[in-house]
Amino acid sequence: MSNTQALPLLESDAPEAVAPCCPPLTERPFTAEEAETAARMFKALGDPVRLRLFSAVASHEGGEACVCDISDVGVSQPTVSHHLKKLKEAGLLTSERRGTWVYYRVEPSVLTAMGKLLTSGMSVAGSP
Amino acid sequence: MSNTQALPLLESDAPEAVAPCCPPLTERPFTAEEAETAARMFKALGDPVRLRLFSAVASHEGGEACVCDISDVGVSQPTVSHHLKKLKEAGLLTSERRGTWVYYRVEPSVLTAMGKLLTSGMSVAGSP
DNA sequence: CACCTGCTTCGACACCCGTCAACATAGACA
DNA sequence: TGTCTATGTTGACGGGTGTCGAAGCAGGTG
Repeated sequence: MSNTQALPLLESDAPEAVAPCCPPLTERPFTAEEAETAARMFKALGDPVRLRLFSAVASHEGGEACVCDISDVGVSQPTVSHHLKKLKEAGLLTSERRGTWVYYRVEPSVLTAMGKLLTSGMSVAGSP
Repeated sequence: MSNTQALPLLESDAPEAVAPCCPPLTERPFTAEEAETAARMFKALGDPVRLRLFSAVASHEGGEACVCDISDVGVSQPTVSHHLKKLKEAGLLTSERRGTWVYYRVEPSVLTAMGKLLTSGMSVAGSP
């Protein structure tokens, strides 16, 4: 069944502290473990269909969207469901059923974590 | 450790020379074309070995590293070469042969573009 | 209650991808 | 020149992945 234990990279006990997933890419060579964790996220976004779905949810009003509203990405609906499941398993989305429709919502902390992973000290090189 | 402000990553070029990849993920639903472009990058980083190689190059002193210095990632050397080629094809790395050794170097603009792609205005959802 | 709609799961297919051993190439050095 | 080291390329294998049609659930509506 659908359990989907997600969030491989977030410690849910500290909602305020953003995912201590990994250091910035440019700071230190990743260890095997860090690479495995981070690659899982990148891999989830490494498909055009998933990227469109994720972007559609992330940019949707209120930060959430029902499947019926984002499933126009050029593939069949089972495939859409499959990709949404993948995104959920990667910890990037969460789903909730409300009545007839299922709503997906982005996990903001993960987005922040990935952003920090890439925005290394480059743009903020102000630390002597 | 040290130092390093060595990251000549961004300071040397105009901010406008950055790859015109895509808008932030949370700004607008990606078009098929944008998704294809961005997914290519994410996919390139969606492998643990490639992520370690990329991180090793990006964090190496001077922003570049020779293969002999980063090929300790647990796979055979042909595989390392294969992954480096993939990263090069994705536009994330550039290579240059100097004498006996081949040096790889990160493409700073791409890193910046990916960072901006994720560092959306996360003040987005959840405002009601 | 029956039916209908929205979404997920199942089974199957083709294709892509990561991996390695073996071979090929480029430059250095004697 | 020949040989040795450092990388890249080729070919092949096994497993993973995206895709679809059909079937299965869940919930609303008549």
